[in-house]
Amino acid sequence: MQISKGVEWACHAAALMAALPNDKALKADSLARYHEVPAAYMAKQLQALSKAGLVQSSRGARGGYRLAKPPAEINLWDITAAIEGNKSAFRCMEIRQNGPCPSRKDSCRTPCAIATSFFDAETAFRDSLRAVSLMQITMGVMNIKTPLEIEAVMQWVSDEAV
Amino acid sequence: MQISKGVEWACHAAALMAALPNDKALKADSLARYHEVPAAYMAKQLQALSKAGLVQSSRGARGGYRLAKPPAEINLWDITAAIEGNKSAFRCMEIRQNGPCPSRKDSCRTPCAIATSFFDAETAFRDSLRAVSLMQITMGVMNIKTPLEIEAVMQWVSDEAV
DNA sequence: ATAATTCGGATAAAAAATATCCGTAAAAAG
DNA sequence: CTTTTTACGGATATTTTTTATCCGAATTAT
Repeated sequence: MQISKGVEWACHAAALMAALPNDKALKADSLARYHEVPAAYMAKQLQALSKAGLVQSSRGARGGYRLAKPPAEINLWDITAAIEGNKSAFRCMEIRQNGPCPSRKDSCRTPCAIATSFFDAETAFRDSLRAVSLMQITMGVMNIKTPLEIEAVMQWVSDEAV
Repeated sequence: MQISKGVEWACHAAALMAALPNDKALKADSLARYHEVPAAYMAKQLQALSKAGLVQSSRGARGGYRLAKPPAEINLWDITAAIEGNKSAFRCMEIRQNGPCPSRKDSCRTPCAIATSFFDAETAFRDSLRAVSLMQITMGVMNIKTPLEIEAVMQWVSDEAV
């Protein structure tokens, strides 16, 4: 049971895009270099964010990515679902219908107690992530940086943004 | 992000063991046949449950597995952790320390806001599973079965148990 | 036109999950 | 004491998923 690295990268990239001046964008390559992650794979994650409507892409010369909504309106579950899909982590194989004492098919229209409990747990997981906005993340990330470091980030962003 | 099938099988097997008469046991092969899952792999999961202290094994002729505690004292997170381990699903790569604007190492003693949020979500997930005991599961599973089906299960258990 | 950049699909490599096998230890039964 | 049965542990093979790269096509600014 593990969350793909793409989710972590997408979250950090989104947090960085939240610091962009209005109407500016960062290209995929810049976002990859900022965290030293593989450019081609980072690009894939950005495309997924774009398809999910979380970021807005523009092609061609001076193209790049920016957030499609205010940071307060994007949460961590949005990003996770965009990268990993929103299918359940628990895959019920309906093994209760197997073997010498199977449950009848028509009594299996609803998930069994085990599957239900796992689905409930996943709902709790998702709700917890939904409660955290990119705005909060950006503030949290900036919080551990010194004024000097923040200055450096802002400088880098304005250098790279197009 | 997916939960291994072994977790599902272990939960169902545990629910079945909860229906065992006192001091009786089921061998690994029986537990595998009951749900028609691969015997060798089911045996692996049972060994993991044993190592975690959730079931008690006995070797040799007439050996097998039984629960090590009352069903009310075993919960779904216990079983999940026994099979999958209790390492976090979110693996923080500390990419905030990479690139042109890294965070200083000494300000990274605590996880970043992103990692913290995912850890919190996992805690919610685990707590939700912890709230469900094997007792509840057994009752839920039995609940969808007809009296006739339950009779069949009891018969099968008393035939196979040693 | 040319250069820069995203998009989408194909593909390759690495890692994890799934599954099997076998030799050993332990316990019961003959 | 020997045989049979069963769990245990490690090694290994197979399949699936994750991670990563590449390339041609589309799009946009200069």
